[in-house]
Amino acid sequence: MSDDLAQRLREQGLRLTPQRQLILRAVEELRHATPDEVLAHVRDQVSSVNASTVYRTLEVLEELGLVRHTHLSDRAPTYHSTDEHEHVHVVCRRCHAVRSYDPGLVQPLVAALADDGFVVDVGHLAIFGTCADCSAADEQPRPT
Amino acid sequence: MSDDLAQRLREQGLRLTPQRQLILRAVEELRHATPDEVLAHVRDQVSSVNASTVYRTLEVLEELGLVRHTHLSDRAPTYHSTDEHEHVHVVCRRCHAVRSYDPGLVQPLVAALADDGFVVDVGHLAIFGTCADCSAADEQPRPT
DNA sequence: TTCAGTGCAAAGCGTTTGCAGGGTG
DNA sequence: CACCCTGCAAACGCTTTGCACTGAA
Repeated sequence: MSDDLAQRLREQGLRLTPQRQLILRAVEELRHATPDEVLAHVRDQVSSVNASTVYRTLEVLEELGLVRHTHLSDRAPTYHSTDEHEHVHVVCRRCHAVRSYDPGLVQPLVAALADDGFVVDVGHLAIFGTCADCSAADEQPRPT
Repeated sequence: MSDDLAQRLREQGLRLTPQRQLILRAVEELRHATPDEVLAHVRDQVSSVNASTVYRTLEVLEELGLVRHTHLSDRAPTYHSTDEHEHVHVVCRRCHAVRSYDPGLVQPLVAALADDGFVVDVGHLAIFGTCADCSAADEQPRPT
């Protein structure tokens, strides 16, 4: 967690700043947050943190392997901490509900592609479709 | 195909225009094209087609079920005709190569989620990772 | 003749970049 | 005290929207 941060930054000759600590913490607390949401959360604690800092920091944190991002909508990506167990995102396009599944869900897929030498990035995977409630409620799925 | 277009438009009280025909044809010919690429392709044949028309038309075509879109990068989406067999996209984040796989690849996944009543949108699925060549060439994948 | 569809221009959203000043190591 | 990091503001890429005109049915 945050101790990792100081250490991993140092390994890369990068610096530990309050912003970087706050942004990492925000991602950990919010679970699945867009850069905008991260910014808002950080600003609740310290005003005058800039959006560009959030973008730059999320990029650094992702390079350090401390956070990951996925695309759960056609809009902004969502970031989550790598502290959580790796998981696969399943998204209902109708009600926008997001469920997390164990990576075992896609194990057959991962194995099949491994035969071709392809390494699947499971944490990035987002599976879209229509959930039970929504397919019951209505018959015609609409595009995202 | 294009005959479908006239018919499906009529069913919805919508109109058949040269732009709509050209845009659908462009998507069919280009296989996997961004709105921008579709625009460029259409303009090769008829000048003064507007970007907003392309966006509006792709939306209509998708509602009619004639085209589909996927996200093969963090940038613009790509559209393809539903004439082609449904396929799953596998994308190497390193070299950006895109391979299409038979939906059978994800059949176990689809079946597992079907148990929960979730209907997977297979055509929208994009699986990211590192291809054989790239994982051989280098050891540290970078985020998209 | 009606009203869906278009082009145009402007605005929108999310993100990136150049720069000068500030703070970490 | 070097140089990484930040805030600010402007620019960027992609997409959406308002409006008046055009043209399909």
